[in-house]
Amino acid sequence: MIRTHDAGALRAEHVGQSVTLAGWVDRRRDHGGVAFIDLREASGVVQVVIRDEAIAHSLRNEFCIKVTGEVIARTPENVNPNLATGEVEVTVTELEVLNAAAPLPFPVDEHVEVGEEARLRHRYLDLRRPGPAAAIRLRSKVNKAARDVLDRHDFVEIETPTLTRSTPEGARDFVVPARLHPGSWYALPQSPQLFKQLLMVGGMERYYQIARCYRDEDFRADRQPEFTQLDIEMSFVDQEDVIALMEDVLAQMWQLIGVEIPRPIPRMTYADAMRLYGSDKPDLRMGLELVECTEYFKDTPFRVFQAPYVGAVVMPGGASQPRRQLDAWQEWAKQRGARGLAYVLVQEGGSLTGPVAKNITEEEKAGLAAHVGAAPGDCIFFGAGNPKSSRALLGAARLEIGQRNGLIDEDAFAFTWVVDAPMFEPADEAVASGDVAVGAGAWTAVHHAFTGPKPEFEDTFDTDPGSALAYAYDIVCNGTELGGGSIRIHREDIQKRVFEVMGISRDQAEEKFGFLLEAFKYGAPPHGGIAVGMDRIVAMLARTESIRDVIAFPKSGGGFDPLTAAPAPITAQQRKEAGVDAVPEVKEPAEA
RNA sequence: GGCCCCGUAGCGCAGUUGGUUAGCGCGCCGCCCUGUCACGGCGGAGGCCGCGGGUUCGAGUCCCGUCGGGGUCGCCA
Repeated sequence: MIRTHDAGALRAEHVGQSVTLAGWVDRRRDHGGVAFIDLREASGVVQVVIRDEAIAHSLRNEFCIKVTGEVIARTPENVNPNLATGEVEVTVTELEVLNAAAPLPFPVDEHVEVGEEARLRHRYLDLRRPGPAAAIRLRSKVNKAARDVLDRHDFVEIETPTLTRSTPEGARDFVVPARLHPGSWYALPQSPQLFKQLLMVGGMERYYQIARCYRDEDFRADRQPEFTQLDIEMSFVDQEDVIALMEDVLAQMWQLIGVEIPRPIPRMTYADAMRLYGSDKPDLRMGLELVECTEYFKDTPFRVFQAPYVGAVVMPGGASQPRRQLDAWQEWAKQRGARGLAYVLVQEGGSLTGPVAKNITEEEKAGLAAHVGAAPGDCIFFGAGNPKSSRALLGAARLEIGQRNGLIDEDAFAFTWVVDAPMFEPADEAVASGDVAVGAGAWTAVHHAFTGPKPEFEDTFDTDPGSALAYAYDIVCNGTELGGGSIRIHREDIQKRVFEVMGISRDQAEEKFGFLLEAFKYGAPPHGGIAVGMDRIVAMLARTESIRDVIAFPKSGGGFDPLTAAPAPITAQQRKEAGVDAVPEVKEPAEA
């Protein structure tokens, strides 16, 4: 090593020692005659004193330097309590500039706010700053925490291909031309789903991988085209085993930030989550549950409430909102594709006002506040129509209210398992909500086609698809889905019946994942697993809004890498070799 | 793909009702400074106001388009 000591580790006990340090000029204070340099490296910062003006004068921020000198104690009035190394300093006897630095595109300074675009374009400079560096270092610790737990449970870490076949998961694939097979393409995996199931058939029994996954979809703050999952699969297990293991992993991860996750993590059925929170990933850092009003308004003269579902959510103190703000709520709802957001204001005297109040009966008015749990001064928002979309709207309103009213405890971590999701949803509903139905049937899988039915629905899931519950579980924290998994189908006969419900023909199934179906013929063990999003988990642990902060080199909008400027055009020669423009031989039309 | 917000010096921002020479802080360059620690002082350089069009006597400012960024809905089992 060029250095003898870590700069950030120097303490009073090192006084008198001669040390050699190497790092960067974090800051310089040149008094002409004596100059102070804050030397920064991975371990921290220490003050270096230079008494040779000729040397000090030419130094600039972010020069990479090597210094040799003596550790001396600072006089009491010169001690800097803000610095871990503040009791000592190093007087330089020798200084070598290992590499000068050009003027910086932005200050490498934790006190200066820098735009994300500039930071990402020079991410290597951004990472010299304490905040960004800490996030990446935390991520490494989170990975290790997971590996430690899984290693204790005798898991095998196995890598699966990133050049693979397009799989039937929901998202768009990234594709890679195959030079040796012009016109044919690899796909980058959306997840290692199929491979991990094959590993179970292969008798590995306990697999895990910190796996990169690729999905060619549009962006969000918590989404990147490539992201990382902690992917787990186990044989001979049921739901309880997977959940218990995952709780172990999560507990170990959260311990890194000194948070003890209360265990067991509570569970909620999918039905309850939808009914009470209008979401399959409820934010349980606050109450404010939705209230069913369908029955309450069953004889209402108000046409809007003559609907298959009527629900309400209360905004505490919302009755005093000015008209302008209530109008803004209508806009807010419209932006979500709703017609509007009906409301009733509960005045201080208990009387109900607002447009809706005029349309409902005296009797309905009389009991309404009590039914929805509203107090004088509150505002009641209503959603009416089909249950799914109405609940979604109310659920979104609930979160919006929580945010505006400051009801959310920002320091809390509210975990829950959401279990007992339906296996299928009607395909027309999926189509209506913009989903592309997988298969041509009347039903489409809520999770994926390999998720098994809960044992009690094994016989009936195909005769009554609407009521069948999936053997699946999602882990949710603070309104974010961290991940999910299921007990898989391992029997060919059940798998065939699932495909039938979904309207996937034998040929289509064969074409898409025949290799998996074949594997299941050879004594496939019962198995199940889970995958959690590491980017979201680390972002949560780092208490940052965006997963970009916990990815070393993230992409910006449109999948653009601000640092390398990828994606970029390729040469005509590359095109030719890659076979991008090869026209496939016409055999039969590819399936939909 | 829809909607909202933002593009002004290397960085972070201000810029009035459309008005004459576009400012501030940090950074940068030069000089000075022997105990600072987000050191300090003096001086200086640095602008296609994202880009293209339009309105106007006059546009950083208003209008249209476009590009880039962020958010959101769609989409993401």
